[in-house]
Amino acid sequence: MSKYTTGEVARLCGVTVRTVQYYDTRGILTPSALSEGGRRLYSEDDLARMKIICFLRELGLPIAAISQLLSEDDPGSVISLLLDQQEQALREELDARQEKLEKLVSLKRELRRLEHFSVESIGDIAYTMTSKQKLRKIRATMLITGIPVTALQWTAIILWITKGLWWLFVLWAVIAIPYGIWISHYYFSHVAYLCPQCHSVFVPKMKEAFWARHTPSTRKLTCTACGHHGFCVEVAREDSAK
Amino acid sequence: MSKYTTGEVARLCGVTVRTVQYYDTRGILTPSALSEGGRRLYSEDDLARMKIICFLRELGLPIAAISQLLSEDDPGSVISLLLDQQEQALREELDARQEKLEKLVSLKRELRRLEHFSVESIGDIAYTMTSKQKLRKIRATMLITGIPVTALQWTAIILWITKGLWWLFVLWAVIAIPYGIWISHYYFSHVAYLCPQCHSVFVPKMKEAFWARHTPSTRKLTCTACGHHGFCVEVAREDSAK
DNA sequence: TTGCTCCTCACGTCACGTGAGGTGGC
DNA sequence: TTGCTCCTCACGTCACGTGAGGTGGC
Repeated sequence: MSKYTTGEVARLCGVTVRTVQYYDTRGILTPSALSEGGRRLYSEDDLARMKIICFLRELGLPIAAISQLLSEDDPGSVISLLLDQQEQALREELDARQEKLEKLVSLKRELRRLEHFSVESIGDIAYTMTSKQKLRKIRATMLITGIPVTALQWTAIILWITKGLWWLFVLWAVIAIPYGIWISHYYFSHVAYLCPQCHSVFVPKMKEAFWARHTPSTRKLTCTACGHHGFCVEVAREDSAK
Repeated sequence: MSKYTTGEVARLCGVTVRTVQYYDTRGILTPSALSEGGRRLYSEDDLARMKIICFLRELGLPIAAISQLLSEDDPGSVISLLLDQQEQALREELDARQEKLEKLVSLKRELRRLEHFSVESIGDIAYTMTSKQKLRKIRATMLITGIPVTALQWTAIILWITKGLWWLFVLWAVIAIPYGIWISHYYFSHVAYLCPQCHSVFVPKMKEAFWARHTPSTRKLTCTACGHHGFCVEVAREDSAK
């Protein structure tokens, strides 16, 4: 029966000598013999065991789990449980990395759009990124409540032109004006703006916000904190649950 | 200027008190004041800094990198480098998890096919899994060298039937017989078999292997190590580079 | 006064890696 | 004798978590 040294086992399994020694101290792979000088000597069976250990480690199983598996008389019952657990753990880790990566990529994208940025810009981007979902919800609410009003509007216009039916248009106007007031109020009471100058989040006067120039995600406002006037990024208001 | 306690900062940032204290010891977020009793007091700016730190930590950036970023006068130059590094690291981790997961899933699949298995079965499966690529290469070589011979065979048959051209078929036979001998020899000198009884890898006599019953991945052989007769799993020979 | 929060050690986690200083074995 | 390998401490890694024992602040 040929004997392998620590280094040989390490080489044959693609790990370091320290790992082989470590598995001995963990009691997971004890050499079947020691030389007179106290060196570890591994048998063919030890090598096979080490290969199994390395394979299971490549799946990410912790040493404690491997130890449990190898000491079990009937591994069948434990093994599938451990593998299922590990599969779930791996899937969760995968999802976590995926999420981190997506966040990182959007941060990079946002940073590229800024020609000049400071550390605070990262805070701003983080804020806008987390408020994005909330903002989407607010806009979705506006869109859904707006659909019947818009439908009525077009029906009224078409009927007025084709059939000369004018009173439906009047009805629309009667509904649309209070709806417009309500929706504007709803919107501006759920959003806030991030000043690119002082990086603070502020709530502008509704009158200013209503008439201000804007893009889909920014609006030209005067910051209530620092007085800076310029395009500010729209975010969901923190206390929008109120 | 309102002041936040450790617990408040923790709650507002979604971390534990220990984490906030830890960031202080790491010098990454020092409270701007201390109470008379020695308690940490964080300012509004401290909170903003903490939020940036937490965001960067959510991307998986190590504390050392964050520390570097925050202490930099001109973060622009460092930041994209660090983010690029982190992106690459995340992609590599993602690939690693993916690979682990694929290995794990194939292990589970193989184990389900065995009604009765021991710990050694895991070693066998690991062995067959790693030898799979090598085996594919061997089979691909056989397939590619076989293509011209097979093409010649069909051409010869068709021409014999349609034109009565018999000598091309004779030519095929003259080529095919030594080719068959060579390919068999090539094949059996590059594969070995895994005994399901004693889990050892053995090389059978070529004559036995040639005539034995087989499936795409197994062959009914007598193990040279334990004498067990039954279907053994085909694997690539370890010394196939020789 | 009573909870609640916060404080600082000090040690644990996980699978090794990294020296240091010494030695076996060819 | 000379490299090379291997040995055992002992400490480091990374971002915290977990008690323990004590205390501030309302």
